[in-house]
Amino acid sequence: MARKTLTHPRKEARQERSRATVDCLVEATARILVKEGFDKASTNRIAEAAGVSIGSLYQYFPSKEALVAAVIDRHQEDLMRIVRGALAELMAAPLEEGVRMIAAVAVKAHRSDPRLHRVLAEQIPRTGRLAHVEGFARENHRLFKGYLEHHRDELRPDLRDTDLELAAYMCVTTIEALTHTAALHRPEILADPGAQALVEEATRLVAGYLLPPRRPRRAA
Amino acid sequence: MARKTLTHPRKEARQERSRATVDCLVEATARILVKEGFDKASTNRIAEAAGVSIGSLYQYFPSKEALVAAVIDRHQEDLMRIVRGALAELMAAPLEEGVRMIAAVAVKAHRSDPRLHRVLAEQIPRTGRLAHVEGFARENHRLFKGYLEHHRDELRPDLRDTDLELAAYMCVTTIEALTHTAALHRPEILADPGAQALVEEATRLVAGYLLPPRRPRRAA
DNA sequence: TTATAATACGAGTGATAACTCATATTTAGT
DNA sequence: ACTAAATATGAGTTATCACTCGTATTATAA
Repeated sequence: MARKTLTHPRKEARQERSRATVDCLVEATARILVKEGFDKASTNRIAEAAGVSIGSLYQYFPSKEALVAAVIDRHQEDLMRIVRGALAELMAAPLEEGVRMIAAVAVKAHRSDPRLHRVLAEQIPRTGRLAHVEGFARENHRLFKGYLEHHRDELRPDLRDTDLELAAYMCVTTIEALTHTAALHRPEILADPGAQALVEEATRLVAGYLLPPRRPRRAA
Repeated sequence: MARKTLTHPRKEARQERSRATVDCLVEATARILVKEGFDKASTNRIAEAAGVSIGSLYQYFPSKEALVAAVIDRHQEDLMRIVRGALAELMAAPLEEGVRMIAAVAVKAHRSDPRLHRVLAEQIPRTGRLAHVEGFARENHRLFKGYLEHHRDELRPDLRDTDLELAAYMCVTTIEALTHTAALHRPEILADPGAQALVEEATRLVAGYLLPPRRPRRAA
């Protein structure tokens, strides 16, 4: 039984061979989590699926939680790479366009491996990775707040002079939630025709919140 | 080990005494979940905390999951009672006012017992209660869609003739997510001064999405 | 009162799964 | 080729926990 549930690797893998072992283990953990769920994912089972002995597993991971945490971290890093890249690219885009691109990125991220995403979302609290994942969420807020600050003059007037903390929270949380909820409970919304609509609606929702009100266009 | 993980009561409690026993068990389960987390909540531990023998526990609950499911159901029913009541009351209110009241209800619901709410949210997938809880979410959408339909003429023009399914999803999900996320990761936002601001911003966000654009008022 | 049903009890059982350790194999450096 | 360090192995240990079952107590009703 875990006495303390460490989640950091017990030992650094130094040689090529052992790095491969570690990779196999993380890989197998992800596969089993997706295919059989957390409860069936015993350490013995994972080791077997990885083609690695249980002893080797414990050379590198002090607990089952550590394995799951490794999967979570890898997944998060993947996502954050995408997000950072997108935000850097889009810094110059005007507000509405920027919001649309962010919504599109969120949708894309949730579409890539929804089942893994789902299992991990469920297991994050258990693995003590909550703080870590929250860190990414905060980075998201920070990045987006930066984007907003960069476009202050496009904002609706009463937002221009305020701290944009809350506004950023609203936008990022909303977009995240709309895609996340769709991925977990409404897969049809993320499926092919619906995804475009979701991006458009999310854009309208958030852009409408940020931009100054515009008079409706007269019919031609 | 559970062979099938039933989640319905094994036996109906008929006498007053046994109904009390069942209540104690559900109560104790909630307490332990909050104070010690799911993993520490063994059936033996729950029985002990309830002052009930392990044998009696298994008279009424066929598994640990069944206990947690009972807690979830009770909590959900509590919430839904509030939501249904609010929506019935507010059916006549104009859109913006209605949205504000719904946001206020969501905040209120998440403030009542955030720790229980959090643990349950984390444990729902494990207990096979997902479908059940999703049922409530869909009822929420349906109720709100009904409200929207009742106020079609206040909506922005291009929404007036559409099916309001997606619009309802957007609104309900957004409000839910903003409060839920705040409860889990940003308790300061739900704390006393912040909560009002959250309601106002959520209202602006959602109402802005639903209502026709309005020209900004000229300064007096 | 007495018979019967409902409820409560809790030591014990069986299965599981996290984790260890003594031993074997492979690699790297000289 | 030789040696030491790194890596790999897997049967076995230990602990926990969900769950059962034979028995005791309390309520109902005749």
